[in-house]
Amino acid sequence: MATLRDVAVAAGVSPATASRALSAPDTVSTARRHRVIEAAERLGYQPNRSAQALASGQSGHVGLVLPDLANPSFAAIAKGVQAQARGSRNSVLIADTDEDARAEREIVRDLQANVDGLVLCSPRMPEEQIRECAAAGPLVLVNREVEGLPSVTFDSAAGVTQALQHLRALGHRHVAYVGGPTSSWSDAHRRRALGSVDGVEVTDVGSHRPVHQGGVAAADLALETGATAVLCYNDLIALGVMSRLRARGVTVPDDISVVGFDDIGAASYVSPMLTTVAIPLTRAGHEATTMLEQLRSDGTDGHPVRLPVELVVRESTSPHASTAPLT
Amino acid sequence: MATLRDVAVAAGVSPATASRALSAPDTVSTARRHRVIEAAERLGYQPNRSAQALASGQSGHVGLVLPDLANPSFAAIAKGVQAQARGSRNSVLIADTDEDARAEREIVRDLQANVDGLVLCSPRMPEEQIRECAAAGPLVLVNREVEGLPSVTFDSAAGVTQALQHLRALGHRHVAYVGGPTSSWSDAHRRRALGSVDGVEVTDVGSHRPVHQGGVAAADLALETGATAVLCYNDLIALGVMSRLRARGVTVPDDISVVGFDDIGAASYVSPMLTTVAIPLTRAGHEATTMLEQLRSDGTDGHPVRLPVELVVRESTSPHASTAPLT
DNA sequence: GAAACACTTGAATGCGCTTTCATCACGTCG
DNA sequence: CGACGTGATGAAAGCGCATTCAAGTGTTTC
Repeated sequence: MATLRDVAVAAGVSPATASRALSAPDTVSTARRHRVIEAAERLGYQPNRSAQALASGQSGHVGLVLPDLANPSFAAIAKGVQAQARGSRNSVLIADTDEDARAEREIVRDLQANVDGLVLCSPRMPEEQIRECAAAGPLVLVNREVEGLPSVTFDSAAGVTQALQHLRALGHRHVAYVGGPTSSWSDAHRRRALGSVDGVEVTDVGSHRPVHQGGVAAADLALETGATAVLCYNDLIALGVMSRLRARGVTVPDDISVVGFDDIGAASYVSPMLTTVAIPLTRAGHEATTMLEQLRSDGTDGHPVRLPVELVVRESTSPHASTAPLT
Repeated sequence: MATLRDVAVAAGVSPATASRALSAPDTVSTARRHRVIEAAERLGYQPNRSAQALASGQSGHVGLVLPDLANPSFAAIAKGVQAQARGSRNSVLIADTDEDARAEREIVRDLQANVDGLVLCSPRMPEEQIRECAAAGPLVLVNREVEGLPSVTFDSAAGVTQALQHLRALGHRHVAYVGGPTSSWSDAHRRRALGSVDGVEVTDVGSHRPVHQGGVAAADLALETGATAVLCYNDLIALGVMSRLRARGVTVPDDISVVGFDDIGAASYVSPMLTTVAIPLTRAGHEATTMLEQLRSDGTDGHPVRLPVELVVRESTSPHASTAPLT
């Protein structure tokens, strides 16, 4: 593998000049720059990142920590981070904590020592630990806010409001809310908006695991409240709720309307297609990475960014007490 | 940030000994080793990976290249790679090629210069280019075979056979096959098994994009063949087929049975739940990474591994001409 | 009791690159 | 015409670590 020194020799310049020609082109005379670039291409020169990192103190890596890669939502964020990072010629080191809070702290510490910055997506890490991490290096939070730290979140309170308004417009007056993990920032954030719409009473049916099975279990509770619509912490839960309702002979949306959160792919694959609040996951990845880069260059404290969400109305919601099937 | 030198000073030993105490513990006397380890912990020492990489020639990174992180199947593979890599104290550099074949070659080259080995998941890269990559460094293929190169694939031909046998057992004699991208290895591999079950005639209805919409489009073609069951290249297509069938008033599984491939989450969330061939994606990630590590240590040529698949029978398949609804 | 050996240790070297710093060649200005 | 900035260049000094090599210590063997 060709080294920078080889390139320099081939171009008849010093290694210093070769280095400059490649990484700070305008500090080198045009003629030499061309000679160097040509030589680099001819030799198939690929800079050694480790050496660059060691010498410059910049690894060229951005770290990404998330709870579960197999979860489509997190994967979407990863995609955004990845795309944006490549755009600025960085690569991304990914760490799946496997929902293991214990290991998480260590993983972050490990990663943080070897990246230029970290995108942290950790719904459950204690706030105090997050602050520790932030002190150890540039870091931006995704889908979570901590006072004073840069973050990109979703305005899901607005999403809740939109969903509630939509349901009210359809004549619903009583809605059940199937919550997610109590310890999660976003659940707390959503709950705060539950009372935001006049004329709609919301009954909280408690916290549930944000998976299909969680929704299955919650469906009966929701039914018991007598609500005519149910708003769920996420689509997986909503899908579970719908499964269970169907199994109990309750028709969606005729008997009861269901609204989810996230707009995962499956929301459009089921029947009835799920009405849900779409959140710009991939964009959040972009945004977070951009913010990280600014953090490192400007040194400015990144201010929290809250991305807009959008209610996507499909088939799982219909007017209350309607007798006509949707299809 | 504490360096190894700091640790050495704190422990009263030379940097060389400190280095050994940490990375080759049994070459250092017990007493000193403890002193070093204690000092390292006290100072919060974190080795500088770049320096280690530069000095040892081993980056401690494994590269992972895949077409689309947002695709749950690839994300599952990534999860496996990640888990296995962490187990051996490696980290994974991830690159999403965004289905862009053009960029792919360059991305791989870039990555390959800076990792110890590469897990490559590229259904469409020309075989010749793959060989080039393999020549440039340790590499294992996932979900694709190239003569002479290490790979981990799925025995999806066996999956096709299982599915066909299942359908025959239910009385189906005529099955439509909705194919995936022609250029993909796995589609070719599956097609070869289409004639493997006596008594079942398979009509190929052509290649389709491996997405929901692709299935929607294919459903009408499948129906036209008069087949009583349809086997799909993947679950996304199968889900699309089911959507379209429902829209046309055809009931699954009473009028027609549907089988998918992959067992993505959504397969269990829809109604009827999809009968599908489950493939061990995450395990493939494990396996590939393990193979990569062996490649590097033993230097042995890894032989191709073909992982078993399993037909998961759910609700989308039922006896032909049955008049009783499944539920 | 000396020679041979195994085992630990530290000094020194270099991985490939970036980044001062000093040098040199030019053009500019007083 | 000399003093002085300006921009381009190369020599050299590390970045933090692994690793080679020689030296030192203690143990075994004949």
